[in-house]
Amino acid sequence: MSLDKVDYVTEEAPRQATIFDVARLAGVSHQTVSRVVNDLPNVRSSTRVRVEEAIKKLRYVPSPAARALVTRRSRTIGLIATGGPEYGPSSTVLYFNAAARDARWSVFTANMTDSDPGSIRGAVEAFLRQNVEGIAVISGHEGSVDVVAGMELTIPLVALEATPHTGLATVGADQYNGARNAVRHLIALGHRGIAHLAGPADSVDARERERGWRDELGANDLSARVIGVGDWSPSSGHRFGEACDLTGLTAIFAANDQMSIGLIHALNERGLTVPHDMSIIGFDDIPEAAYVSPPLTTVRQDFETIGRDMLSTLLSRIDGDRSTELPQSLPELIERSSTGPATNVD
Amino acid sequence: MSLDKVDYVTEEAPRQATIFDVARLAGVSHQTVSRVVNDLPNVRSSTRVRVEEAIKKLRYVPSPAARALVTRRSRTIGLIATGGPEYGPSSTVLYFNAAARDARWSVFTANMTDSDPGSIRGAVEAFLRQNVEGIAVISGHEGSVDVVAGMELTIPLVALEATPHTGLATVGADQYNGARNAVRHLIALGHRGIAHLAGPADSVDARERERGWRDELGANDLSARVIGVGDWSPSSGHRFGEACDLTGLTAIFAANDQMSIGLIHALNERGLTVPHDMSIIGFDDIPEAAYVSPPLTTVRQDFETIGRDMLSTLLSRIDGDRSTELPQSLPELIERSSTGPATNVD
DNA sequence: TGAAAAGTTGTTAGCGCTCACAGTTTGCTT
DNA sequence: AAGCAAACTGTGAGCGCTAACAACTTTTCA
Repeated sequence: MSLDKVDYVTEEAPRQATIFDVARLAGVSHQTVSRVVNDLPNVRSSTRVRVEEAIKKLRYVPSPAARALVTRRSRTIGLIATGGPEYGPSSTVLYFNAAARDARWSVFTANMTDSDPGSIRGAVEAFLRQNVEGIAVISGHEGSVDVVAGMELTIPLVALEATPHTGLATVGADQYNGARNAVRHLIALGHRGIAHLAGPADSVDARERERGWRDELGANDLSARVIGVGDWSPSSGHRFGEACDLTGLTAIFAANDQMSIGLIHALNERGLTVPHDMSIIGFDDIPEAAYVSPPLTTVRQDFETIGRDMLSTLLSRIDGDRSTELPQSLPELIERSSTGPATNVD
Repeated sequence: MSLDKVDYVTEEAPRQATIFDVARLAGVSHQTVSRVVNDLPNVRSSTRVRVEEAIKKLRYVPSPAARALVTRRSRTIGLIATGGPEYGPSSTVLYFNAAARDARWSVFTANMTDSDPGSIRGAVEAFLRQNVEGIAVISGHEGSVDVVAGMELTIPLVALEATPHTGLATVGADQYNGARNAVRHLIALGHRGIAHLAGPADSVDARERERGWRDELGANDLSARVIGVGDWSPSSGHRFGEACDLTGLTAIFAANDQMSIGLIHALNERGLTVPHDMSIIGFDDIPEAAYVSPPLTTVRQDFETIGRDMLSTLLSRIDGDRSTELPQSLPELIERSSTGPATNVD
């Protein structure tokens, strides 16, 4: 079925060279070729050179399938990503993949818009069948990580947006302190009524940001009020911005930039201006943040670093290094014009 | 008091069952098991049942490595994605992957931020070594597709944002007519001086949008002026918005939403309001578009459909179907408030 | 100088599967 | 009841590679 009618035109593709072809050309045994290919010691350098020339001449490349069959290793990892195309997760996925490429590892990506346990388990099983040596999970939903962790895999697992699972490797920015910094900034500006527009309840990041906000307020004897629980989207920010009670408030910390944008828009529709009537601070620093009106004060996460850290953590675990030291970066406060001094509350 | 045969508390990782284990348990030959597994005919149904039971009992799953080694097929495809985490491409990647999962195909993703020929060729070679049966390219850079197409692969190739290469399967929205619709909308509103903020020169989509803009202007005897060539980012939109000459202009068609946002911001800084002083129209309909100020009139692309179409096109080519019919959708004009009636030009 | 040690190369046996074909049973015809 | 085709099932040979170890060289040093 792979033979189609154009085949008589194309020259018969010369069969990929095998290790035996190289061996014959170099006048050595296939095992010596294998040694050269795998960079093992105890090969005379003159022999090595001859083999390398033969390899180049025949354009030999080892067959991963054959190798995987015998070694049960594949130099391949599986990546599970749930959710839609939000900026944060998709950037992380992208840089994770890019880092894997740099390290000459292959990655199977399983994207799914939903994150029900069955799909996730199915993805993991498919990965296992493919002999992946490690699995990464980039998911906004806490449950996803739990499902994979609950499968008691024998291969390493690393997750973004981690729950404090014991024994689970997690990588990510310090959401908690990032949020505290954001709120601290607002307090320094004189704000006292600082509400929160939360992210989805099943997101660890969302919960950590909320916890940071709440703790910082608590440390300053200020009371906390959540004006809504959104789903990260601008439209959810807008929805809560339209409906919420603003009395006593001079600032709102939104769980991400996209919701901030929706929120500001709704506030404008209610006749309020930002930051004069209400200061708004977001989280993530998406590329648009600096160019909306007003430019968004926010907390920047470095998704490239996170993605690359996830990969390196996973690879070191695959190498057997179970050290618990996990990279965690501190997000940086970016001050723009959506926050300003508190004006008197009416 | 002997326990059930199934041993749940094995210390040693119990070696994965092979086709021979199943054969022994079912009292048949390994070949018969293979027939059952591959759903081949000529197996007595009673035998089939016995084998299936053995498979279930032993939790047998076929080894893709062994299978790939002998069949040279892998039920795996390779996806090359270049560029950064822009909304359009990353959405397409995501939905492509999701569709592949639904079809029970595995996909290797190679992300790279740059797109130099060497990296791309390297990625393709890695894919070939893994016996992928098809390759998809999602890249803003025209060159990327050319590189892959130039490798004269024997496996099918499908690309997003296509050049009119003969023999190359391409999927995507009709950028040209989408752009014409956008400009037509502006003309209907009374605009006569309609400039373009172009996307990067090496992007086919960018060129198609520009061509659509230019042709629609030409069809109405209006003159065309490009105020800048950006890189899709809000910051590039802002940069050109700051510097450009606006005389004689009442509207600008930007090549994407993100640049529109930067552009509008720059215009505001120059003391102009949108749409009163200048109508702006974007392209893509990113989630933020409806919530910036003013909400962006734009041309919506359905990235989910595009991603899924790419996958199905690729799979049908893998199946040997070389039909040239390629899915192409017409982007939809979304009218919001960044466009309005033309006011008198000064 | 000679033997052990170290360095180098070759041989054999699979990894788990499919393919080609050989062998066996069953069903149907006459 | 014989005979033959069709339906089933089994056997053996690889796919391309690495692991284990055997065999052969060269070096080292008493």
